[in-house]
Amino acid sequence: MYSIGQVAKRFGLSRSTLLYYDSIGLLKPSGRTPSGYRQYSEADMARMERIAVYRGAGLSLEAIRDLLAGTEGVHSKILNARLTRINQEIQGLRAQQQVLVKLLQNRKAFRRTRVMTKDRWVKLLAAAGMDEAGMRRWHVEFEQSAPEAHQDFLESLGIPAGDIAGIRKWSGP
Amino acid sequence: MYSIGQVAKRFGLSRSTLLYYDSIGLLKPSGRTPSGYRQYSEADMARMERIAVYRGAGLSLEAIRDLLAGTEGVHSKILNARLTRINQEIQGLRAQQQVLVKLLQNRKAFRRTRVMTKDRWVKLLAAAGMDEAGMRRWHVEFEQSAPEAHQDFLESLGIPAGDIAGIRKWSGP
DNA sequence: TTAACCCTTACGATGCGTAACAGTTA
DNA sequence: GTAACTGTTACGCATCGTAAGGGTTA
Repeated sequence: MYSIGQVAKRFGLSRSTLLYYDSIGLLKPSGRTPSGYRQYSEADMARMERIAVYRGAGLSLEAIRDLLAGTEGVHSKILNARLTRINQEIQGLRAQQQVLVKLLQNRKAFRRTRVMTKDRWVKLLAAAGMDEAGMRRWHVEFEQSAPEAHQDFLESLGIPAGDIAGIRKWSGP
Repeated sequence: MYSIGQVAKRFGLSRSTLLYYDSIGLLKPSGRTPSGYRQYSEADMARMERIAVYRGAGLSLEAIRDLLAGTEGVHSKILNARLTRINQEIQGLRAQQQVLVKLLQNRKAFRRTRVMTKDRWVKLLAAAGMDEAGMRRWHVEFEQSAPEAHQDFLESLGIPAGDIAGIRKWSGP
């Protein structure tokens, strides 16, 4: 049996986090001492362990509750939904990057920029000795083996949606 | 002069958003009709325009208020801080992706995964005809021309921090 | 009269952090 | 007795969405 402080320490959480988990029914200690202190059993610790992992994947507490209660089928459904959501969020953040880069018409900081563009990318590949034909083969292979990742990658370079569609079509067999 | 509904429509916002902006002093309509209806002037619209752009960069309303009030110096400082933050957020999301991919040891969905890994990336380049030496030149050029973007890219492939340091050192002149 | 506006005020949602005040344990 | 722990309750945070209940305009 563990006290709330011990659990908090073990998982690197604060006491109030555990109080909150208790209050919403996500993790209720299986016992109390005569004086009312929360007592967490080994089973509670195991549950907390899973909660920590899922939080590390950015899942909401509600989703975690479903996962801990749900059957097999629900499992991968929820996790895949989160993956989809993450991709959307990353795309949103990249769009924000582009906005900021435009606002900061700060050419001198160009080299320091973390933002990759199509031109810079093409230059890199060219510098490495890749020619037109090679780039074509690269796109074709990318499209074949991982079409969605290909889409993501092109978006990350800030290429407009219409152009992306063109490139992907051109990458067909 | 524009009513709150007209402003909302023009910027694709809800009425309550404008009410909120008014309540926190971010965008106060410069007039009211005798019956108390808010009246937004052209100047208000211009201010709203800037707010919309900054929101598109993901800036907090507080940061936007500083930007609209601040001097030149503050400007790029705030925007750069946001860029830094975006990079952190993206890295966090990528870490979550990796966690999810591990949870979903779902090999059959491998090809459909949007998550790129080092192995798959190397295969792509190889398929495009790039050899060892080319890849070396590519890394060197990447490191030279955009060191931070290089770091980001390697992180996006889920390569451990230690290995990244090694690769970047190896990419030196 | 009716529809489509507008007003103010307040509560909800997310995931806790931070008191405030009091009892318990070592 | 004192320090370190624990309890409960409630408010705060960011950014609005969603009523609720009622005037205004065309």
